[in-house]
Amino acid sequence: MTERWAVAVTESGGARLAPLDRTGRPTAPAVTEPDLAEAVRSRPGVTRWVWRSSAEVYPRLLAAGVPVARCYDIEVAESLLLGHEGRLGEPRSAAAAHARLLRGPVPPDPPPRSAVPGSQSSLFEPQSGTELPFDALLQVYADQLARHDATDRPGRMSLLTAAESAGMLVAAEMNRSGLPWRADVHREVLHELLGERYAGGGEPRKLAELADEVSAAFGRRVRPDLPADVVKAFAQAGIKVRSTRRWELEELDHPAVRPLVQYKKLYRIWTAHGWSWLQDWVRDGRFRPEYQPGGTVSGRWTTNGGGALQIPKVIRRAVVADEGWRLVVADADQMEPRVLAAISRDRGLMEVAGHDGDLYTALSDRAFHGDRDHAKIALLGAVYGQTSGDGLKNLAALRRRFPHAVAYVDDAAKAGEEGRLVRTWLGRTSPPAAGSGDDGEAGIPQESDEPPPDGPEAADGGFTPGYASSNARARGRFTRNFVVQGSAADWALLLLAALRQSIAAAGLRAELVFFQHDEVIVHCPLEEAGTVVEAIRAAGELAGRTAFGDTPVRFPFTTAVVERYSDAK
DNA sequence: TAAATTGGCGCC
DNA sequence: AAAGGGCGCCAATTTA
Repeated sequence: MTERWAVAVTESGGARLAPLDRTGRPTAPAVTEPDLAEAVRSRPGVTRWVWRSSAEVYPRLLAAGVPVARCYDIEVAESLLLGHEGRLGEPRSAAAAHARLLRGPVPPDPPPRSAVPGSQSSLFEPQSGTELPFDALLQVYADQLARHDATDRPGRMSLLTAAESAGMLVAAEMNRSGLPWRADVHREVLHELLGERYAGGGEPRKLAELADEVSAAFGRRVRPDLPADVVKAFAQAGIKVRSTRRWELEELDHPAVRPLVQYKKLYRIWTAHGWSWLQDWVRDGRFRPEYQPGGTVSGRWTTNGGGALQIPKVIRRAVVADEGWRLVVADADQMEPRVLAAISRDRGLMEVAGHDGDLYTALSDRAFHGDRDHAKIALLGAVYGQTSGDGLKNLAALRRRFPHAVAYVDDAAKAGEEGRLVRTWLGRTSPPAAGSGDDGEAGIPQESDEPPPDGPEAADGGFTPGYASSNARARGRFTRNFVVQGSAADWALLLLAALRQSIAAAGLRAELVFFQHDEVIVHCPLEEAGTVVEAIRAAGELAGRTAFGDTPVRFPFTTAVVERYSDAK
């Protein structure tokens, strides 16, 4: 039923291929064919392609118009397995994995490629030192399958590898399609906000004016973009400020505050998403960031250049659908609390998350006398490890009503403080604490197969006792958040995988063009919009069942069909 | 002189 | 009302 083939790119751009059995061993001699894309195209029965690296292989296939349904990305798997084994810092290339198999010297990973704006070609170039003979690749693959089986949760770890591999496909496809971007609209926005640009690359007019206002308010020349200068200026005016963070400045009664805050806001847009960004990152009506699935330790994506995951709200006006097309913008509602309900299996929280309506309202009805804000702050405080303020005050109420949910994140925090590792639901693992005996054996105890212990799953990561407690607490906050944020990222990967499958299965012209943690944008012909909305809803529910099994927790979306991104919500 | 760190703020 | 988690980006400053 499932037919797996391994494929590798040859030096001449051809393909080396072999069919594999369930344990990863070839069931026929490998063959070499002259054209990679043709080799893949001519084998439509293959349900999963096993390759070293999607970044190496998949852009070539897409360029030739040969998408694939599924893949197994060996370097993605290596990274996830190393993480699970508590060896996250070790080289993760297939060549390194093979060297470890042979107990030979392990080559270091090549340094990360820096972003080259607008360059697609970089994706085609294999990184030197990572090539591997085909037989060696197959050995690594078979070994990896066994290592999945040796984890404490073989099913979920295999799912994680499959999901992250699917993420690599989605990323390559989105890199290729790009986000529709109207440079002319972007310029309009910049002109409205910042005024004219002056020749010579200096500040645009409105920034210069605001800087003058700041200086006038202080009675001397002050550079608003230099925190040290601003702190000094306030000191001379008799006001002590610890920093120039916005919320701190806004407490002050001083005429410089308003223009200063405004300057900082616009300055950021100018430097991070201004004219030079536009020049660098937008070509032919598309913004093409280079997505990196699993770019963060928690499994959230990053982008390599372009800042695609931090597009300021005001700039989103420039994201405009093509003529006759629409953007379906879908935002998962309160994703992290829903995920916490699913992973902690707290009965009360599952009940609250078992409806499509606003989760915080439901929460406040149950435990906060209808005060939605308090409910929200308490829950986020629990997930983020808030140490003071209202969140802490309301935490007690949360703990009373939802003891298992709070215990789940508390246990994760304790694990972190004690230097142990924590894992997401599918098994992505936190990095070892800095200075916790690094290299070599990590001595993770492996126990039974399958389902969850009651708390967050902690593994021994070589705790070094006698640590500075503020470090330990910071690490506790990190691991506390990690289990929720990371499990949410697990779910989001499955969502993407399900969505791209259903778009393909329905034969739509729709394209996934944007993904940001809990939000997707699909660009589609107007007449497909309804189908796409339904596909997203279904994919969210399927992702929930696939990740968490039989759970009452719902994963609804707020969806908008719009012509411009800024018109969503 | 180049690399690493810091402060600040955009997004989630 | 207060400032907890994850990032990327930019400019300035510090360190090697």
